[in-house]
Amino acid sequence: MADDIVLSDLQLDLMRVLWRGGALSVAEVTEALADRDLAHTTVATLLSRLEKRGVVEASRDGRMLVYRPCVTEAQVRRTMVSSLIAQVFRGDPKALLAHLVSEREVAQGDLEQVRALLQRADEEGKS
Amino acid sequence: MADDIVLSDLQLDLMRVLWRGGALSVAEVTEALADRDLAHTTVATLLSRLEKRGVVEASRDGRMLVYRPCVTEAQVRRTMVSSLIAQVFRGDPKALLAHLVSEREVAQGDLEQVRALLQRADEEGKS
DNA sequence: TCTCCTGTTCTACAACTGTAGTACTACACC
DNA sequence: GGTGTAGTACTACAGTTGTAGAACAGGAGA
Repeated sequence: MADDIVLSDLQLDLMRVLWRGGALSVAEVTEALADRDLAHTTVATLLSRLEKRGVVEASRDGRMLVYRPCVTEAQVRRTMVSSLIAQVFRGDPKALLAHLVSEREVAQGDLEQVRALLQRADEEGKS
Repeated sequence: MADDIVLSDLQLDLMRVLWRGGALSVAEVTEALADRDLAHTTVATLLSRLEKRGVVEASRDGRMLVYRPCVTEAQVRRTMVSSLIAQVFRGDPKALLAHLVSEREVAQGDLEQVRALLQRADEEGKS
């Protein structure tokens, strides 16, 4: 369930609140998104739509609904990045990498840094 | 005009046809997207919507409309990648890079390769 | 000049998203 | 037991996207 996890900006904001908070009531989510200035009912609608899509799950605490994420942030990142790569870079992740570099979004030093991190992680994995 | 150039999958397909073809009639675009099996009028609608957004521009050849892209593929790539980075990686391009590496979407060797390319480009730029 | 063909323009509709009001329900307090 | 309050559920509406039919217009051939 829920493998089309491409979320809109607002939906991601909701999810981030849940990822941070674990299991939250509608009121708590609304509170956490105070800067968005959304009506309580708006947040309730959004959450129930996400539930219908299987991205979050709801349970009851008395008459209150408590929502909990069903997908991890990493999972969503993965599908969203994959979807961008498929759409814009003909499915070639290296093309995205090349784009990042050629657009100077990441600098030479960043590459070194990531390479080092990766190497260290590999070595730790081995031992 | 048109700085919110985040395009849907289908819209990107349309644009790719125009980027390849330069200036094409509705019929030619429909033809090029034969695998999508869209009605002629569907393609016409899509193109006129893109025109309204300022992403393409139309001119007439007799009674025929000819569409030409107003934005480059690189421009669209840029805004779409930036928008993903903003949404999913809190605006930090390095986080996307790290994601690509940690998800093994790109391998160690790819990094080296890109690094080498970048270095060569830099050196050529200097001389 | 009349008609047919081709291509455009207009209109429509379903699904999804952002947004929120109204109606309903259940608990707590008096 | 009645009433207020808080929270959910339902309904609604505008904008975008995917999709396409119907209506219309202009050029070509009879």
